[in-house]
Amino acid sequence: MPIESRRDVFQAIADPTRRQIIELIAGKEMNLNTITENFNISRPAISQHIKILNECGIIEIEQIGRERYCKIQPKNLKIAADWIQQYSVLWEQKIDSFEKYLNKLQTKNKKR
Amino acid sequence: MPIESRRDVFQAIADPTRRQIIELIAGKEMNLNTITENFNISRPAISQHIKILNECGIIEIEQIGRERYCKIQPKNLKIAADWIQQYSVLWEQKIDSFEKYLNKLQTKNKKR
DNA sequence: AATTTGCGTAAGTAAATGCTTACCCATACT
DNA sequence: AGTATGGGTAAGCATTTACTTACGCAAATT
Repeated sequence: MPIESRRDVFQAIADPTRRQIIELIAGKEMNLNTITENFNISRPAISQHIKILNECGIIEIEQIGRERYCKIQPKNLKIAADWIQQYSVLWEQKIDSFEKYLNKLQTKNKKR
Repeated sequence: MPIESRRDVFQAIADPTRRQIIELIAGKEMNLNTITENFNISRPAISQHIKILNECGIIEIEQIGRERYCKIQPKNLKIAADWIQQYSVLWEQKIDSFEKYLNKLQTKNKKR
Protein backbone atom coordinates (compact mmCIF):
# COMPACT_ATOMS: atom_id res chain seq x y z
CA MET A 1 0.00 0.00 0.00
CA PRO A 2 1.53 3.35 -0.97
CA ILE A 3 2.29 5.64 1.89
CA GLU A 4 0.02 8.35 0.54
CA SER A 5 -3.16 6.33 0.63
CA ARG A 6 -2.58 5.25 4.19
CA ARG A 7 -2.68 8.83 5.33
CA ASP A 8 -6.08 9.99 6.39
CA VAL A 9 -7.50 12.38 8.93
CA PHE A 10 -7.84 9.73 11.59
CA GLN A 11 -4.23 8.76 11.36
CA ALA A 12 -3.23 12.41 11.31
CA ILE A 13 -4.95 13.22 14.59
CA ALA A 14 -3.78 9.99 16.20
CA ASP A 15 -0.45 11.56 17.05
CA PRO A 16 -0.53 13.74 20.18
CA THR A 17 2.05 16.18 18.82
CA ARG A 18 -0.06 16.76 15.73
CA ARG A 19 -3.11 17.37 17.87
CA GLN A 20 -1.13 19.93 19.84
CA ILE A 21 -0.09 21.61 16.62
CA ILE A 22 -3.72 21.84 15.58
CA GLU A 23 -4.62 23.31 18.95
CA LEU A 24 -1.78 25.77 18.69
CA ILE A 25 -2.57 27.15 15.27
CA ALA A 26 -6.33 27.03 15.66
CA GLY A 27 -6.25 30.35 17.44
CA LYS A 28 -3.63 32.01 15.35
CA GLU A 29 -1.73 31.08 12.24
CA MET A 30 1.99 30.62 12.70
CA ASN A 31 5.11 29.99 10.73
CA LEU A 32 7.03 26.79 11.18
CA ASN A 33 9.74 28.05 13.50
CA THR A 34 7.23 29.65 15.84
CA ILE A 35 5.37 26.36 16.03
CA THR A 36 8.64 24.58 16.76
CA GLU A 37 9.34 26.87 19.73
CA ASN A 38 6.33 25.37 21.45
CA PHE A 39 7.72 21.86 21.41
CA ASN A 40 10.75 19.97 22.60
CA ILE A 41 11.42 18.21 19.35
CA SER A 42 13.54 19.29 16.41
CA ARG A 43 12.42 21.56 13.59
CA PRO A 44 12.60 18.79 10.97
CA ALA A 45 10.30 16.68 13.15
CA ILE A 46 7.76 19.51 13.22
CA SER A 47 8.25 20.02 9.49
CA GLN A 48 7.32 16.40 8.89
CA HIS A 49 4.20 16.69 11.05
CA ILE A 50 3.20 19.81 9.15
CA LYS A 51 3.66 17.97 5.89
CA ILE A 52 1.36 15.19 7.02
CA LEU A 53 -1.28 17.60 8.30
CA ASN A 54 -1.10 19.46 5.02
CA GLU A 55 -1.39 16.31 2.90
CA CYS A 56 -4.45 15.31 4.88
CA GLY A 57 -5.99 18.68 4.20
CA ILE A 58 -6.07 19.63 7.85
CA ILE A 59 -3.87 22.66 7.47
CA GLU A 60 -3.15 25.13 4.71
CA ILE A 61 0.26 26.61 4.09
CA GLU A 62 0.75 30.11 2.82
CA GLN A 63 4.26 30.92 1.76
CA ILE A 64 5.33 34.50 2.33
CA GLY A 65 8.91 35.10 1.39
CA ARG A 66 10.88 32.41 3.07
CA GLU A 67 8.30 31.87 5.77
CA ARG A 68 5.43 29.40 5.67
CA TYR A 69 2.36 30.26 7.65
CA CYS A 70 0.21 27.36 8.71
CA LYS A 71 -3.46 27.64 9.40
CA ILE A 72 -6.27 25.22 9.94
CA GLN A 73 -8.38 24.13 7.03
CA PRO A 74 -11.22 22.34 8.72
CA LYS A 75 -12.81 20.67 5.72
CA ASN A 76 -11.20 17.29 6.36
CA LEU A 77 -11.29 17.58 10.10
CA LYS A 78 -15.02 17.59 9.64
CA ILE A 79 -14.82 14.13 8.06
CA ALA A 80 -13.49 12.72 11.30
CA ALA A 81 -16.00 14.71 13.30
CA ASP A 82 -18.87 13.38 11.23
CA TRP A 83 -17.73 9.81 11.64
CA ILE A 84 -17.59 10.05 15.41
CA GLN A 85 -20.75 12.07 15.56
CA GLN A 86 -22.68 9.11 14.17
CA TYR A 87 -22.28 7.54 17.56
CA SER A 88 -23.24 10.57 19.58
CA VAL A 89 -26.62 8.90 19.87
CA LEU A 90 -24.82 6.41 22.10
CA TRP A 91 -23.66 8.85 24.74
CA GLU A 92 -26.39 11.41 24.77
CA GLN A 93 -29.61 11.02 26.69
CA LYS A 94 -30.80 8.79 23.89
CA ILE A 95 -28.93 5.87 25.41
CA ASP A 96 -32.13 4.32 26.68
CA SER A 97 -33.78 4.44 23.32
CA PHE A 98 -30.66 3.06 21.70
CA GLU A 99 -30.75 0.11 24.04
CA LYS A 100 -34.31 -0.54 23.06
CA TYR A 101 -33.18 -0.40 19.45
CA LEU A 102 -30.48 -2.92 20.25
CA ASN A 103 -32.86 -5.26 21.99
CA LYS A 104 -35.22 -5.11 19.08
CA LEU A 105 -32.44 -6.14 16.74
CA GLN A 106 -31.39 -8.93 19.02
CA THR A 107 -34.79 -10.50 19.41
CA LYS A 108 -35.08 -10.68 15.64
CA ASN A 109 -32.09 -12.99 15.55
CA LYS A 110 -32.66 -15.17 18.56
CA LYS A 111 -28.94 -15.46 19.24
CA ARG A 112 -27.35 -15.59 22.67
CA MET B 1 7.13 4.93 26.85
CA PRO B 2 5.14 1.90 27.97
CA ILE B 3 2.76 0.53 25.43
CA GLU B 4 -0.25 1.11 27.66
CA SER B 5 0.11 4.84 27.97
CA ARG B 6 0.42 5.34 24.24
CA ARG B 7 -2.98 3.87 23.69
CA ASP B 8 -5.75 6.38 23.60
CA VAL B 9 -9.00 6.79 21.75
CA PHE B 10 -7.41 8.68 18.90
CA GLN B 11 -4.92 5.97 18.23
CA ALA B 12 -7.65 3.36 18.55
CA ILE B 13 -9.79 4.87 15.84
CA ALA B 14 -6.81 5.59 13.62
CA ASP B 15 -6.87 2.05 12.30
CA PRO B 16 -9.46 1.48 9.55
CA THR B 17 -10.16 -2.09 10.66
CA ARG B 18 -10.94 -0.91 14.17
CA ARG B 19 -13.30 1.72 12.80
CA GLN B 20 -15.05 -0.98 10.82
CA ILE B 21 -15.36 -3.10 13.95
CA ILE B 22 -16.95 -0.17 15.73
CA GLU B 23 -19.37 0.35 12.85
CA LEU B 24 -20.17 -3.35 12.84
CA ILE B 25 -21.00 -3.74 16.50
CA ALA B 26 -22.64 -0.35 16.92
CA GLY B 27 -25.89 -1.75 15.63
CA LYS B 28 -25.73 -5.11 17.33
CA GLU B 29 -23.39 -6.69 19.80
CA MET B 30 -21.44 -9.65 18.49
CA ASN B 31 -19.11 -12.33 19.66
CA LEU B 32 -15.56 -12.43 18.40
CA ASN B 33 -15.95 -15.10 15.75
CA THR B 34 -18.94 -13.39 14.22
CA ILE B 35 -16.96 -10.18 14.00
CA THR B 36 -14.11 -12.10 12.36
CA GLU B 37 -16.42 -13.43 9.65
CA ASN B 38 -16.81 -9.86 8.41
CA PHE B 39 -13.11 -9.40 7.71
CA ASN B 40 -10.40 -11.02 5.66
CA ILE B 41 -7.89 -11.16 8.46
CA SER B 42 -7.27 -13.89 11.02
CA ARG B 43 -9.13 -14.35 14.27
CA PRO B 44 -6.08 -13.51 16.41
CA ALA B 45 -5.75 -10.23 14.51
CA ILE B 46 -9.34 -9.35 15.34
CA SER B 47 -8.78 -10.49 18.90
CA GLN B 48 -5.92 -8.02 19.22
CA HIS B 49 -8.00 -5.18 17.81
CA ILE B 50 -10.76 -6.01 20.25
CA LYS B 51 -8.25 -5.96 23.08
CA ILE B 52 -7.11 -2.48 22.10
CA LEU B 53 -10.65 -1.18 21.73
CA ASN B 54 -11.47 -2.63 25.11
CA GLU B 55 -8.42 -1.15 26.80
CA CYS B 56 -9.33 2.25 25.42
CA GLY B 57 -12.79 1.89 26.85
CA ILE B 58 -14.44 1.97 23.44
CA ILE B 59 -16.00 -1.46 23.74
CA GLU B 60 -17.25 -3.58 26.59
CA ILE B 61 -16.90 -7.33 26.67
CA GLU B 62 -19.44 -9.56 28.26
CA GLN B 63 -18.39 -13.14 28.64
CA ILE B 64 -21.15 -15.70 28.36
CA GLY B 65 -19.93 -19.24 28.56
CA ARG B 66 -17.06 -19.48 26.15
CA GLU B 67 -18.28 -16.62 24.02
CA ARG B 68 -17.37 -12.96 24.43
CA TYR B 69 -19.90 -10.45 23.28
CA CYS B 70 -18.56 -7.06 22.30
CA LYS B 71 -20.57 -3.91 22.45
CA ILE B 72 -19.82 -0.25 22.20
CA GLN B 73 -19.18 1.72 25.32
CA PRO B 74 -19.27 5.27 24.04
CA LYS B 75 -17.88 7.09 27.05
CA ASN B 76 -14.36 7.36 25.65
CA LEU B 77 -15.45 7.75 22.08
CA LYS B 78 -17.03 10.95 23.33
CA ILE B 79 -13.60 12.22 24.37
CA ALA B 80 -12.47 12.15 20.76
CA ALA B 81 -15.72 13.63 19.60
CA ASP B 82 -15.41 16.49 22.04
CA TRP B 83 -11.90 17.26 20.95
CA ILE B 84 -12.82 17.50 17.30
CA GLN B 85 -16.03 19.29 18.09
CA GLN B 86 -14.05 22.22 19.45
CA TYR B 87 -13.19 23.02 15.87
CA SER B 88 -16.69 22.68 14.52
CA VAL B 89 -16.81 26.44 14.79
CA LEU B 90 -14.31 26.39 11.94
CA TRP B 91 -16.49 24.62 9.42
CA GLU B 92 -19.92 25.78 10.35
CA GLN B 93 -21.43 29.03 9.23
CA LYS B 94 -19.53 30.66 12.02
CA ILE B 95 -16.44 30.80 9.84
CA ASP B 96 -16.86 34.55 9.37
CA SER B 97 -17.00 35.22 13.05
CA PHE B 98 -14.07 32.93 13.64
CA GLU B 99 -12.04 34.92 11.17
CA LYS B 100 -12.87 38.05 13.06
CA TYR B 101 -11.71 36.28 16.18
CA LEU B 102 -8.49 35.35 14.44
CA ASN B 103 -7.89 38.89 13.26
CA LYS B 104 -8.45 40.22 16.71
CA LEU B 105 -5.82 37.85 18.08
CA GLN B 106 -3.42 38.78 15.34
CA THR B 107 -3.67 42.52 15.79
CA LYS B 108 -2.89 42.07 19.47
CA ASN B 109 0.50 40.67 18.61
CA LYS B 110 1.53 42.79 15.69
CA LYS B 111 3.37 39.92 14.02
CA ARG B 112 3.60 39.51 10.26
C1' DA C 1 29.13 40.13 -1.33
C1' DA C 2 28.88 37.62 2.80
C1' DT C 3 26.23 35.91 6.50
C1' DT C 4 22.12 34.75 8.81
C1' DT C 5 17.53 32.88 8.92
C1' DG C 6 13.59 29.83 7.59
C1' DC C 7 12.76 25.61 6.04
C1' DG C 8 12.80 21.20 3.01
C1' DT C 9 14.78 16.69 2.48
C1' DA C 10 17.67 12.57 2.96
C1' DA C 11 19.57 8.85 5.59
C1' DG C 12 19.68 6.35 9.71
C1' DT C 13 17.53 4.32 13.84
C1' DA C 14 14.74 2.51 17.63
C1' DA C 15 10.31 1.48 18.68
C1' DA C 16 5.54 0.55 17.52
C1' DT C 17 2.02 -1.58 14.58
C1' DG C 18 -0.56 -5.09 12.27
C1' DC C 19 -0.41 -9.19 10.79
C1' DT C 20 0.71 -14.30 10.64
C1' DT C 21 1.20 -19.26 12.44
C1' DA C 22 1.38 -22.25 16.32
C1' DC C 23 -0.19 -23.58 20.54
C1' DC C 24 -3.16 -23.84 24.56
C1' DC C 25 -7.22 -23.81 27.47
C1' DA C 26 -12.14 -23.79 28.56
C1' DT C 27 -16.84 -24.58 27.45
C1' DA C 28 -20.21 -27.11 24.72
C1' DC C 29 -21.74 -31.09 22.20
C1' DT C 30 -22.04 -36.13 21.08
C1' DA D 1 -14.82 -39.64 27.66
C1' DG D 2 -13.73 -37.71 23.35
C1' DT D 3 -14.21 -34.16 20.01
C1' DA D 4 -15.55 -29.66 18.30
C1' DT D 5 -15.88 -24.82 19.08
C1' DG D 6 -14.70 -20.08 20.91
C1' DG D 7 -11.06 -17.49 21.86
C1' DG D 8 -6.58 -15.90 24.40
C1' DT D 9 -1.58 -15.45 23.86
C1' DA D 10 3.24 -15.90 22.31
C1' DA D 11 6.78 -15.54 18.88
C1' DG D 12 8.21 -13.92 14.59
C1' DC D 13 8.13 -10.76 10.74
C1' DA D 14 7.65 -6.84 7.52
C1' DT D 15 6.30 -2.30 7.51
C1' DT D 16 5.41 2.14 9.43
C1' DT D 17 6.25 5.77 12.64
C1' DA D 18 8.53 9.45 14.94
C1' DC D 19 12.32 11.01 15.74
C1' DT D 20 17.47 12.42 15.00
C1' DT D 21 21.65 14.62 12.55
C1' DA D 22 23.55 16.39 8.36
C1' DC D 23 23.11 18.95 4.46
C1' DG D 24 21.43 22.24 1.05
C1' DC D 25 18.99 26.16 -0.75
C1' DA D 26 16.58 30.49 -1.18
C1' DA D 27 15.12 34.81 1.03
C1' DA D 28 16.50 38.44 4.17
C1' DT D 29 19.91 41.13 6.58
C1' DT D 30 24.39 43.30 7.15
